[in-house]
Amino acid sequence: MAHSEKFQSNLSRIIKVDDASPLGDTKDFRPRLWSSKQQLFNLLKIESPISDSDNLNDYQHIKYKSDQKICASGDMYNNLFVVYSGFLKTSWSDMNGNEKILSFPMRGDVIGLDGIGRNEYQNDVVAISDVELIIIPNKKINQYENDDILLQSKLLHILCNELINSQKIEYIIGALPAEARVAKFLLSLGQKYHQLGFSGKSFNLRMTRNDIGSYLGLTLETVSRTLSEFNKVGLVTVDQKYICIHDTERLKQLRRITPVRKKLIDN
Amino acid sequence: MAHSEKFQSNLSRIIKVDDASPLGDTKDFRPRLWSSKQQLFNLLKIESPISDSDNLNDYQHIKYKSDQKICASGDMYNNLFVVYSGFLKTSWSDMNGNEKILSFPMRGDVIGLDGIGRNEYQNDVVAISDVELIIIPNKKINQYENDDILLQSKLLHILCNELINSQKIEYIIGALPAEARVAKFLLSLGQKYHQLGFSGKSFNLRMTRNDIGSYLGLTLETVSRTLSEFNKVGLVTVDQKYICIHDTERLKQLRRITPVRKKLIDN
DNA sequence: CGGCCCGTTGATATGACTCAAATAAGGTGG
DNA sequence: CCACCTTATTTGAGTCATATCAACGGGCCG
Repeated sequence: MAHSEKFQSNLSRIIKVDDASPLGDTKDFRPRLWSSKQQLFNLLKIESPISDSDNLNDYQHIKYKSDQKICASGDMYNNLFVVYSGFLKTSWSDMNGNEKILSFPMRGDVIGLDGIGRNEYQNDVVAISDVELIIIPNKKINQYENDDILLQSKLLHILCNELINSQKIEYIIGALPAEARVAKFLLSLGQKYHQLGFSGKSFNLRMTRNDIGSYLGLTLETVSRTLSEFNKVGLVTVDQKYICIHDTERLKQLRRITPVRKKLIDN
Repeated sequence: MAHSEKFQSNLSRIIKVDDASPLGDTKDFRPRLWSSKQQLFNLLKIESPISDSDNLNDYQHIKYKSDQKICASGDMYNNLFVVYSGFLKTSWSDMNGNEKILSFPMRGDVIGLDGIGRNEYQNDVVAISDVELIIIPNKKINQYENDDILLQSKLLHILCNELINSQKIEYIIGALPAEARVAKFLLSLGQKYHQLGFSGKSFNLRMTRNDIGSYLGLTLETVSRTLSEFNKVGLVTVDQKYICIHDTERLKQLRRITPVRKKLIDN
């Protein structure tokens, strides 16, 4: 109950900022920037050279401010988005409004794939920083010519990897204790930053403890305590949003820290 | 530890039956039956009429006995399979061999989608009854002509729905108490049977309590106790593998049964 | 018959949640 | 720039749900 109320207030805070969706009504939207197909393919790591060398700026960008909603469950599926910059969160809510955070997209990630199956988005997507997205109109994905086939194929691969990732998270949530869940979360975040060219060892968390908890199936208090524990034993330096990973290997192996109590009793 | 050992013994029991995979070496495999494209499309609920009316029996069937392995993590991705009859389970194992059950495919379900992303299957698939599968060679999915486009499009939709389903399970495992998890499991199984033309109210569980527990992030004891509770309060009749759902609505709403203790203390 | 799973049930331990309070950080308006 | 309000975070104490450990019965198969 209290849990549910927190989510509600959180939701209303987000909604008040901007509820107008620019999707499907592009003439009202004044674009800031465009990307060429080549730039888009680089971002998505599609390796093939562009065939027609038509380096027109075909792909429109769109900017959102922090806390703005990009799309909501039930909205009609018109576009996919590729994150050009900034950070977001995606979530799914059941009929009672209980929210579960599903992912934290960042540069290079694709948003909106959940809309494909039923032509309606199933998840909510909210910016947690100022963001810039590249729009891929879904009609692009239904064309069967030239580079569009590469795009389709890549999207299929991305979707497949998203499924595998979600299944790993099923395992993490279902089978691992709190310490291991938080450890895996920090490691995967670090890895993502690393792939973007950062160190991967030290970074800032862009999301709240509450969102991390929802993502990992824990309460915010447990997340906070676990991070404090990591900090205390020197695995990780934690200072509010700032994270610095000191011992990647131990974090990877970790299931539970200091299983000392039982041993003390045994002695 | 004990958990891990159980899975290990379970695994070895499965492996001993038949470890030879007929994939990629079709000339050694003596087919039992073939399906036409029309039959396959019916099974997958692809609605369009077949264009060329080539009702050749293009699609090979393959049979497995209970406990046989269909494919394993790391195997090369050559085929998708559509379940023609029987029941299976899919699972993912981490580097320490801890197994997490991911799904229980049955008639009409597609197996092997996890191989698309990296050209290697990521999950293990095992028959939990005698099964008959229809083979879709993955080269079919890379062709861009006629009905194959319909097939591709359908597979994209199926993959998308699998992702959404996995995310729902993330929520179920991460946020709901044991009673609600088991309730949702029974309901979703019932719904699947219903879609196949059965009542959906009464059916047999094909999987063990251990597998249900792994699927839901619970121990087998908790699953057993929860089912016994449901039986006791009359929500569901449970007799070993046999299930009969009496009150679908209460099962849907249920988060926890008999929250009586707190109230008694309050009075 | 004997061994092996599978399932049930009970007793106990414990990890994570709940509730609560205090502190810190961030944004807003005067 | 400061005061104020809101939200985020930390930490503690107590409780509860589920895991763990253990014993037993039943069905199946060699």
